[in-house]
Amino acid sequence: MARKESITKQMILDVAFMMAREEGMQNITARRVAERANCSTQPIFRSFQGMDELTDGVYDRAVAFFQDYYRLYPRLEKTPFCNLGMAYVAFAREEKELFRILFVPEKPRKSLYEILNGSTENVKTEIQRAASAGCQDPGGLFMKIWIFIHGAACMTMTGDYDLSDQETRKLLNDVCQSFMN
Amino acid sequence: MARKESITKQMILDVAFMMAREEGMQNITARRVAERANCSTQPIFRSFQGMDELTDGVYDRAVAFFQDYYRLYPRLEKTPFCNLGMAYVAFAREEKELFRILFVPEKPRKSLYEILNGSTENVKTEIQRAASAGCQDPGGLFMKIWIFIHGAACMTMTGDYDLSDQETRKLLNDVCQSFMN
DNA sequence: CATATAAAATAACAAGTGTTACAAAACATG
DNA sequence: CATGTTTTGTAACACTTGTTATTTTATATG
Repeated sequence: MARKESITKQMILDVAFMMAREEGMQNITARRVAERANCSTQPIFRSFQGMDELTDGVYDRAVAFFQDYYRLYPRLEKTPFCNLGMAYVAFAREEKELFRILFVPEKPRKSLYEILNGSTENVKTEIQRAASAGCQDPGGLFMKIWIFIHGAACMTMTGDYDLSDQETRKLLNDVCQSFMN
Repeated sequence: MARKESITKQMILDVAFMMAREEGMQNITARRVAERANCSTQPIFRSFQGMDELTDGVYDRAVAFFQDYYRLYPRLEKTPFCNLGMAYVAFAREEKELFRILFVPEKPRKSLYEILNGSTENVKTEIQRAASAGCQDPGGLFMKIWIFIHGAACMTMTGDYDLSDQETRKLLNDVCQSFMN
């Protein structure tokens, strides 16, 4: 008794998310999303109340994307926090726009810690690892190493830092060792 | 034989720079600049070829502003690089929008190092200080401490990091000591 | 003071934005 | 197959953007 829906909310979200990934959030417009979805702007406003709701959805997808990225990243390091660091820097290199949206946002939605902890119980797990490795102040260690990791990732995003995975690995392990002594 | 100019290039630049400082570069529009300068948009386009030229000028002012800020920042620390770090983090706290424009730019103009080195001979001076303090790899030390400082400042800008000057001072000195051992 | 001339204001243009009114099309059910 | 309902497309509205044509205004010089 009615027409079949051909452009779903998911399809629109997929398209918008890919655009955010490639060009950043600020370049998402109704007409450009419609063009890439091969439709008019109408299906967008049927599925979403407005562009804000769409960009909110894109943001949530970005959070989930990072969390999957982190979950699947290989855990090769024995030094505490270094797996987290390797994944974070690699994400900044491979997904510059998403990194900016999530971790250097102009309109803050979730804090850095909310995104991180939501992915797995990363922070707690890593802090316990550090504690059992004989660190006397694992919380303080985490703060320091995390600031360092964030700096490396931000510089990677902007192109001010350009090290290979190997170099990054060595750097992170060195720095973490320095902090633990 | 002609009318006196009442809105100078400097006045427009002043207004646009203040707007960038308060609201960020992306909120600078011809009409909003004109409104704050109490004039029409006409004087803007007489002094500048277009809005791009104006924003380029604003960027240059931001560079100069940071360099002045750094030059005037008190040098209380004895540990190498920590004066630079204190000034950088304070700048990120007090001038969030300018910090973003300069150090987390979407359209990169000058690299981080160009801005820094241009201000004074900061980097070279600090590296020499570290070398004469007995550091065997002052370049490597600088890279590490600088990544850390940048991370602290970026987190300060986004509000993910909120330490007092005193806490920052202690943190930077600790970290630098860790890196030197 | 009158006037030429540069500066500023007004107002418009074209392009692009979010959003919505309305018309066309497709399909599940009778 | 006809029909009614929903989805989609078309086209428009109101707004904002950079930019420019045109008019108005002020002032240095005659």
